[in-house]
Amino acid sequence: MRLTRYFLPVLKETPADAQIVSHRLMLRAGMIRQSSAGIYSWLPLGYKVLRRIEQIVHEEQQRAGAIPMLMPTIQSADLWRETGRYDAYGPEMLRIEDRSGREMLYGPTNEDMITDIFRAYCGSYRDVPKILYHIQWKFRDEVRPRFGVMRGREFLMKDAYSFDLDQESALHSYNQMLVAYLKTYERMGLQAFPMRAETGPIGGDYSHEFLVLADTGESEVFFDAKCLDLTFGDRDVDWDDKAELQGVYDEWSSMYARTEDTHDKAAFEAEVPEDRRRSSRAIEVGQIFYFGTKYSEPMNAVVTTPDGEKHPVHMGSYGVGVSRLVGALIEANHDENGIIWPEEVTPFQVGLINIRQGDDATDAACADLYARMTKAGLDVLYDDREARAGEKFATMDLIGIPWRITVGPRGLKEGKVELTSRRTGETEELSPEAALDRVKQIYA
RNA sequence: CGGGGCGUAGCGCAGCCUGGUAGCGCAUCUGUUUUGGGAACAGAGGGUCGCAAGUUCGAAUCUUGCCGCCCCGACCA
Repeated sequence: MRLTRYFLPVLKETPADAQIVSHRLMLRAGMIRQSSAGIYSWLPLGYKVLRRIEQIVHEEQQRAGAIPMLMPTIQSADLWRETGRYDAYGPEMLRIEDRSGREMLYGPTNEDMITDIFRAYCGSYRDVPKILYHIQWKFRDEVRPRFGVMRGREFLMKDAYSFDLDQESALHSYNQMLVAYLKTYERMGLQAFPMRAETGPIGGDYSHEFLVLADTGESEVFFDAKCLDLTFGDRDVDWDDKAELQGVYDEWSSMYARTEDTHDKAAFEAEVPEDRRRSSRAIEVGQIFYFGTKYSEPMNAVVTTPDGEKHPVHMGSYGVGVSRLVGALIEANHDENGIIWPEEVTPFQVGLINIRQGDDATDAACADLYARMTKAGLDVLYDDREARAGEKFATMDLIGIPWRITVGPRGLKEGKVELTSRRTGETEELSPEAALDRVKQIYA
């Protein structure tokens, strides 16, 4: 993409309303525009990041065996009456009437609807286990939206729902999602730790929240410092192997890690040696629940067992805050000059800076390199503005492109361009060909 | 929803106390000179001063009501 043809409204000054760094940087980098409290337009750059995160979530969900689908944002109140949640949910739920006066709502979550879908088609033990998911916009009329997309009223969420014959099988589904989440967050370069959590209004009795440590987080967490050493890495799991997944679960849940809601000071001090006790602020980026038959019972979502009995299915739900992750990623990856995207989610893979726009040789070298990078399948942002070098560097730093190739007449005399890492600032002088190869290798 | 604050050009702000018909910086546009880390000069465009009512000869400024937004707290992906 040539910058002169793109839509990238970067701001030099910080909008006064933005309090936390991710919100400020998202506004300054032209990623979002506030439309009203807690509701944002995703401008092209922000939308690109959002889609990349979404893509990773899709891939890891499907790798774990979850099946993608899409449910509507608008739901009928009737379904919610069946579970009693229409009255229970409170003013957080946006209630709407259609032209005939039917009561509708903008979905804050989808347990009721997915249970309705499941019960309509699945009645046999042969139909389970199943995990269905979608990535869809939700609306929760928060008392106090804040922090940009970190606590919006409208937000994009991946929500998965599992259906199993019994609790044992359901807990395997739970473990599948837990492992999928470990992989998902790690792929984004985020260290998110599952911590024992309250179940909240969605209900149930088995739940973990995934938290990313950050000073601006809204939760307080308490954990054993050894948690920080755990990584999932590239290990290959057999998703059907219950013992193996249980092993992963045990590995992650064996150490003390809790949110303030479930924190138990006595247990913390008993289980964790003093020098390893940590507390921190953290951002919740996902939550998984097992809630048994909470919805299947009132909604009569039953399956027939091999011996002819009917049992309500055991369910779980599994959320990832996709839009919130954009903010969380920035909280975790920035410096005083702007965002520093991890390669996995960056909106553009490499920036190309023409340091002397209008100089024939430089223009030609840039055009050539741009064409070759694009042909190689790289997503390039070519800053071809007639601007000073400093402004181009500052823009590229602000929007956080992890790698940058700088082309100028001085280097070209020696046949060199510069390849710079946004994260380390390290710069190498290379031939254009070598720079291209390096970038290809980075993203291979 | 309780407490606090703010609405003046795309963004950041001054002007309000003490009423006299709107200004600064950045951004934008034009021109010239520049160009290796956010350029300089000259010129230009852009505002129903959140909305409504009131007081007044006259309201961005004073009064009342409403709306919107932000922050702190109680709640949540």
